[in-house]
Amino acid sequence: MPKKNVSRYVLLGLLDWRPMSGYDIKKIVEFSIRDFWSESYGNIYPTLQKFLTDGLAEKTVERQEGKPDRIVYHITPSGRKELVEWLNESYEQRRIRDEFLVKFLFGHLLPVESNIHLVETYRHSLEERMEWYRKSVAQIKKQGLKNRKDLLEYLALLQGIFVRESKLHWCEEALKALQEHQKD
Amino acid sequence: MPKKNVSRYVLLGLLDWRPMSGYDIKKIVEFSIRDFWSESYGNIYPTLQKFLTDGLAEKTVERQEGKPDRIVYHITPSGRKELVEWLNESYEQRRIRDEFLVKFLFGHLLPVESNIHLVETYRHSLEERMEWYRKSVAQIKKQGLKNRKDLLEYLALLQGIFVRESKLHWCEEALKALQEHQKD
DNA sequence: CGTGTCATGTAATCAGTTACATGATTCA
DNA sequence: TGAATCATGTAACTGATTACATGACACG
Repeated sequence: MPKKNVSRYVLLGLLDWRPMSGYDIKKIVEFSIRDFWSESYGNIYPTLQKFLTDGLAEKTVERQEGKPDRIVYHITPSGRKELVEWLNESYEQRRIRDEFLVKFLFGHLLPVESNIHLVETYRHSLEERMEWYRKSVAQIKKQGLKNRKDLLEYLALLQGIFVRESKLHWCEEALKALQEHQKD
Repeated sequence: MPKKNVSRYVLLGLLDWRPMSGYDIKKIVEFSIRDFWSESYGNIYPTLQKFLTDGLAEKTVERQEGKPDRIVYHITPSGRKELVEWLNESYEQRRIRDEFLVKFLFGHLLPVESNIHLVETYRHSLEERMEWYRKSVAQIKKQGLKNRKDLLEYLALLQGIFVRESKLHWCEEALKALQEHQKD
């Protein structure tokens, strides 16, 4: 059976990219991978501390002028080993919870106008996020794909774009159908 | 701030469709809405019991021959009222966690062949699920969309199809790119 | 002078899964 | 005779968020 506590491996994976602080990790989760992963400070900081006692990471303290100290975590060989072991395991899709689709699905209890409004708000947030994707792709095209890590990062981004485009397409279809229903 | 414990409202929404047992609910979650919601017995049964004490649902016991009794829950007006209140609230996308994309993203630590295998397995599970979607759509086309509830259910299904199609398309692109990388 | 950013941390709490128990019937 | 389906339930656990605390600096 596959291991739980996937958070650990996400943090190890990010530390494998480059040494980071908990704050850095939070930023990456919020901006880059937020369409497929979420993580709170209350989970990040204790997990990083646990890496130290488990020997999966080491820390260095970076003093900064006018800013608080940064505690930067570096992955160790045994941290990388544990990450690779997890990557080789099979996985299960758990904890899938899309609040939008639930609200949409039970929307017959509200007036059609509310359903339409819900979809329009959803479409708006998808479009906003697409803007970020476009910028990221432009930046990657400038830098080029130097190695497999870059390629995988780019492809993960590409899935985000594909999925968002299909959801935007769905919004159009759904709005058409709901407006049609409104007329009758 | 939006309410947590969305499970409650999913169960209320399902009971609004028709009276159901905990077992029925689990089946619907496993087969119909599993692409955007998951729920365990350990959460379903206590939640249903709480509905009774909160007056959001009432139960009837159905005796069956050769099978255990079924405890069927019926939503009450105040249950429907609480559901509508929740539907009118704004929502936040929380707890987004796609284990596949994490394994894919950090795959540079494994040989390219492993990355390709991961995507192929993923593609296979997507295709399997598409089969279920095709059957469901065929059934709906036979029955027709009688009301808005049916329409919303159909549209929710449609998003599942759109998203899965875009992910399948992505698989092709990803496999192409990885095979290209393999050659170099 | 208030808000936002940088930066780390913990205690309390909750949400939700897992593992277990029970037990009859049906099917291969 | 063993597995699968039907059906309900609970206790133990854990995973993860929320809310709080601290404090300096930059910006308008």
